[in-house]
Amino acid sequence: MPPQRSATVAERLRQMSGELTAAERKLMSTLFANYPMAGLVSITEFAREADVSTPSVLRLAKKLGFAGFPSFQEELRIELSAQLQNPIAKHDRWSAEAPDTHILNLFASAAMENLSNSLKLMDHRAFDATVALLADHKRKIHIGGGRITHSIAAYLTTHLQMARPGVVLIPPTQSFWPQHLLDIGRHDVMVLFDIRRYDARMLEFAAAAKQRGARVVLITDQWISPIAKHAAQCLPLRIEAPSSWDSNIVQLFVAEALVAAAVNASWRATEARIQELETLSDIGRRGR
Amino acid sequence: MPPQRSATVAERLRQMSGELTAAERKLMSTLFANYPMAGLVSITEFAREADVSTPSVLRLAKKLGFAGFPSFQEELRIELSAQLQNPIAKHDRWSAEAPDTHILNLFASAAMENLSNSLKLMDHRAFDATVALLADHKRKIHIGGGRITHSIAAYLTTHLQMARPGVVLIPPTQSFWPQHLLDIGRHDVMVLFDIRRYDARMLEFAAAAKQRGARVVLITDQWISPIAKHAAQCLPLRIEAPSSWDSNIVQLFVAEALVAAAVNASWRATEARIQELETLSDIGRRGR
DNA sequence: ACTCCGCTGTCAAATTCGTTACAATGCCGG
DNA sequence: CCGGCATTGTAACGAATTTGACAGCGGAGT
Repeated sequence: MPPQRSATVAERLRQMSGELTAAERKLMSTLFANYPMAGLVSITEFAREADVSTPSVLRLAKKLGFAGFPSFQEELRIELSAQLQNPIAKHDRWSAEAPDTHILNLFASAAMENLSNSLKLMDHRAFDATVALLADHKRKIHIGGGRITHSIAAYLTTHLQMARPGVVLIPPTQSFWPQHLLDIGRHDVMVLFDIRRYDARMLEFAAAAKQRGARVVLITDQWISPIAKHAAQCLPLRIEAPSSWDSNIVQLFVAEALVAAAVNASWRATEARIQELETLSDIGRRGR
Repeated sequence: MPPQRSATVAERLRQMSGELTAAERKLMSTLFANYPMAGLVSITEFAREADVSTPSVLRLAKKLGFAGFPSFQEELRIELSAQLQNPIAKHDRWSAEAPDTHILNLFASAAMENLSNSLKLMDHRAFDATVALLADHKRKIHIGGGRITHSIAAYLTTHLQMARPGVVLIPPTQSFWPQHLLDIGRHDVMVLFDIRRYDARMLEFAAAAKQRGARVVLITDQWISPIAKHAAQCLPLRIEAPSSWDSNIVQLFVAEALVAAAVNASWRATEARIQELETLSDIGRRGR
């Protein structure tokens, strides 16, 4: 086990630099020349790179307090991992008075992680392509979700309806779906939310819509709904939560981002509509 | 040799995501969860991490055009190396290939800031008190929202209904509200979402509910809806977004956190209910 | 000059890893 | 209901890695 838990490999190396032998110093400078990547290759390559023998590498690792070369390498990986992930992490104690284990803090960490991981998992070109579809006012948009995600679909619908015409929410009651299909035509867009416990009927529904010439956009989880097979665009997201159920925060995030981007993309056409909505909304409302 | 020299492993993966099998998608999401570090371990560990077999990893590597796992790994190392050497760029871990000004990145920053600020703004004792109300199965719960927030209210309702009995969604149509008031009695709880462009009728509605002895919980924005006057608990949140409209991500966050906390607080009573729901859900469903 | 001591490389054993072949599984179409 | 295809896991093999043992080398002290 490492001598000091907190010290990084680099720090430990510098600390011991006085007691290192010639071969070990060669290794050290090789490692620092490209830290820590140089240490993430096989012991053979690392040795050759530093122009020493493999056992010398092993001896250095043991001198630093590791059980063997693999342990040494794992430590390097952990350090690098932390360095890569870090920027967001290490949240400066929000909900300050509550303990870290308070559900609010747990949930916040999970939400941030989901968001960050989703952005990595998602293809921004797929996002952009979806925006282009939604910003095309000549296409009709059908939005739907499953039992859980229907609310998210409704949210997206509400906002998209403010931004453009021809947006409808697919009803939650599946027995209405066949008749809804009648209204789906060529060049229409169908946005579907489907997360695990994937809905078998929604799969059929998506297939039927594709059959009729509609473009299917799928917003799903990291395990990816089978609807992906029929989807023109697929946006996979992370949905883990410290709860009995999955989190749909990132779904909502994507919904909002899609609307904002679609509004931007067709601002000229949208601007007037939004202002008109303002005027109409003022009628019969009081308050701030 | 890789099919396209310029494409990164991440890009190639996303490009092929439609043609990936279930096991391969598991690997993909594992890799993206900690990209590219997750792929720099032994094939055995990587497979175990993704919960697939080692040959599946190999198959994915070959599908991406590599000769074998080591080639795949070397490519990852090269990418990472380049990324580390590059001083300015690419330290934005998310949507790394897209520019910082991409709407996804802007929205993500805003969302994280909203979340963080909301947690600072919110009194966690108010949160805990709300949880206590929601976890009390003797009380009936009425949940409602305005034009925009109704979807959030619906989401909260859906989840809370899975966790406990006596949860109803207040209909979006305001003309139904008077008759809904009839069902609100002493000791009931009314959870209301109200963000700016505060709804004047909802204010009256809340006042009437309080009159009838209900406890009102208000989830609002940083400017705080006037309903606060009638509320037993008030949870103010940040809702700013780089968009024409406000963001409701934090509202959804609070909704999910409330459900998770309420489930925890009355686990004994909830557990059986959730399991029963599982059983009932299984009827008439096929697939994962 | 000789000896001792520590450092270093060579070599081979043991382990782990990557890979291939094959069998079990699940899903679709007839 | 059954047969074929695609997908996945198991098992075994060969290759590469890691590690320990040993011997050669060079410098310091006597």
